[in-house]
Amino acid sequence: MGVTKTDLFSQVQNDIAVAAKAFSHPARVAIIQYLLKSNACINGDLVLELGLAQATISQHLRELKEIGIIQGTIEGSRISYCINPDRWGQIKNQFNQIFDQFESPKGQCC
Amino acid sequence: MGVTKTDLFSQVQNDIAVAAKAFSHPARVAIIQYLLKSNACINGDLVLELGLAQATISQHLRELKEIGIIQGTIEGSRISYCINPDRWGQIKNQFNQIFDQFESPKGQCC
DNA sequence: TAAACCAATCGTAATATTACAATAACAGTT
DNA sequence: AACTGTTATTGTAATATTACGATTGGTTTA
Repeated sequence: MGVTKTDLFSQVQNDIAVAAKAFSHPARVAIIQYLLKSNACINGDLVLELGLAQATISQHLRELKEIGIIQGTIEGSRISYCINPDRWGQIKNQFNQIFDQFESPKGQCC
Repeated sequence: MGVTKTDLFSQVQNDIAVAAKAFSHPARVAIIQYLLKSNACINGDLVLELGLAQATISQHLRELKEIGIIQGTIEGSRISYCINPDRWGQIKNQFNQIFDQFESPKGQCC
C-alpha cells in the first residue's frame, strides 16, 4: 500500500511527524541554517548557495512554508523568506518535551 | 529523478536529515514514546499498541535501529528493544544546537 | 520431534518524495 | 508595450516510503 494511517495516531504524534519533515531532508536543513545566519533570503540566494535547480528550491520552500516553520513576504518582484518565530518555538518545545523524557537507566536496559 | 543529492550537503546536514527521519512518521514517534514510558518492549507489544501489521512494525523498528536511536537485544525467542542512550543524547544535542541558534529579531524580519 | 510462538525478510502494490525542464505569472524597467 | 528578472506551477521521470500477506528462521514448549 503506502499511505500513512494517520488515524491510528494521536494529534501530537502526527504533529511531531509533520514538524520533523522540516529537518528530514538535507536541502531543507541547509535552507534553515542559511536563514538562521542571514535572517532572510530569497529563492535566488538559495539556488546559488545549494546548487539545486530553482524549481527544486521552490518546492522545498513551499514544504517549509506549509509546515509553517518559515514565512514569506512579497517584496517587489521577489519574495523574502524568514523563520516564523512562533512556530519555531512551538516545534522546539515539542521536540524538547520528547528529548527530556528520556533518562538513562542506571543498569543496562537491553 | 528523485534521488537526494547528498554530496551537495555537509556531513552535519545529512546527519540531521537522517536523525529527523526517526521522528518523521507518526508510527515511529509512537514507538519512541512507548519506549520512553515502558523502558523496553518487543515487536508484539507494539503490534497491539499501534494497530499496524507485524511486518510494518518490524520495518519501522529496523529503520530506527539503522538510525541508531534504538537498539535490540535477543532475549530468548524474542528481541527486546530500548533507546540507545548515547545516540539519543547525540541527536538531542544536534537538534538543540539548531534550535538555540535562532533568536527572534526585535522588529519584523519579513 | 512436533507444535507453537515470535520476529525478520521477501514480494508486491500503492502512494509519496525528489529533481528538473519548461512554462506561466507577475513586478519592475526601458 | 516590450523586455527583464524573479518565483510559482506544471509535467514528468526516477527513486523512496509505507503497508501487508506470506514465508522463513529462530527459540521455546509439549
